[in-house]
Amino acid sequence: MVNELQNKLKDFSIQEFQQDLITWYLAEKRDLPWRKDQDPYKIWVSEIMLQQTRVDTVIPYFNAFIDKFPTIEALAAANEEEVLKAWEGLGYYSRVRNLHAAVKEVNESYSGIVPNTPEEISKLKGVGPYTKGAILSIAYNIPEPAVDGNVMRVFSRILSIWDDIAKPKTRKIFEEATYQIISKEDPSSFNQAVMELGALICTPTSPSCLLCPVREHCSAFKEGVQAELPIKSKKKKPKPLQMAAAVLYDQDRRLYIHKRPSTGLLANLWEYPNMEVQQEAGNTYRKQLQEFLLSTYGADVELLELSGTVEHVFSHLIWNISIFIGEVNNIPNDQLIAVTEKELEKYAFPVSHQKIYKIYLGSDKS
DNA sequence: GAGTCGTGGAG
DNA sequence: TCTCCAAGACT
Repeated sequence: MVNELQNKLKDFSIQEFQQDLITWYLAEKRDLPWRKDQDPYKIWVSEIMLQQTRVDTVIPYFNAFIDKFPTIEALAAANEEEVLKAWEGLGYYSRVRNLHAAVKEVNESYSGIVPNTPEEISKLKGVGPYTKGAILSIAYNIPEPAVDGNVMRVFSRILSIWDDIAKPKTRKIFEEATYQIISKEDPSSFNQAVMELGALICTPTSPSCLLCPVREHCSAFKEGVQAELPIKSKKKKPKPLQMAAAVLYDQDRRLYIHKRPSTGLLANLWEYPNMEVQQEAGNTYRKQLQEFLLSTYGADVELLELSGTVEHVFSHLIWNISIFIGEVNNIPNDQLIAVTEKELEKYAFPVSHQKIYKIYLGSDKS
């Protein structure tokens, strides 16, 4: 494997590639909020937010998050509820739970200074091989690879690497290549430049090779196979589940919500009580849900007929949720808490349950 | 290594 | 409408 890589790099002018790439980057880089300084904390937050998430989506979340938690100390001192609320709608919520825990760790064990060694930074929760390299290179200018999807796409084309980038072990090939090619003088600009190139020029479909600053160095462009790379195997389709959810209110117009478990899907977020229902004839979703609410929460309710449906698409699941509205006639157990409309603003909900609330607002409850 | 873990946008 | 995502990490 290493031999094969050395062979590819034999006729590759590393110095000229670095210069062409970094020169282009310094001239064309986007003005992004996490590029205003080199605060390791802000770099860290941005890298966590950017995992599997588009730049345009992250920008407003990043600005609001830094505004609310400007420093390590501020985030370390915050309670989990408001941190989760700041992440509401971003998805992959374990990211922020891990970030919060890791920031507390840095605050207590590293005097509030983000560590600058691969060994220490890798121990922090939520910091994997990519984020480790990104923080070390961007915040501390240390020549460590930061191999994400952009880097694998760009270098698969530059070096004509035909390994499947969907396979976890393939990342090591690109880390090894990056070690060889990365600029020792400006690793920060180099790593960001590769990702910027992947985002703006060397895109997944129809790359803009005629605008590419490093096309002279690109093996795939020379061979005319840039559209064939990278190789990426397909992932399986999400599995559909039929769900039913209830918006329960009482005489004071308070709503009854439930906190999800601290692990797994949508961990620690709040939701309207819901269940997976069986598609059996003779036992309606409404009936199944009503029995569930009584047995699980001790809630005595009479549900109205179907008020609407909400679809929630995850990476591996699809919830098809039927929405029912009803008034509670008693006091449920403490697995359900009653909140006013005003108090709802403090709790973080999945997007699907924000849609459920809107169906409640739009319904005629009388 | 394969499955788990969100969401909104683009083609 | 459907597919594929987008600066991955964890189990």
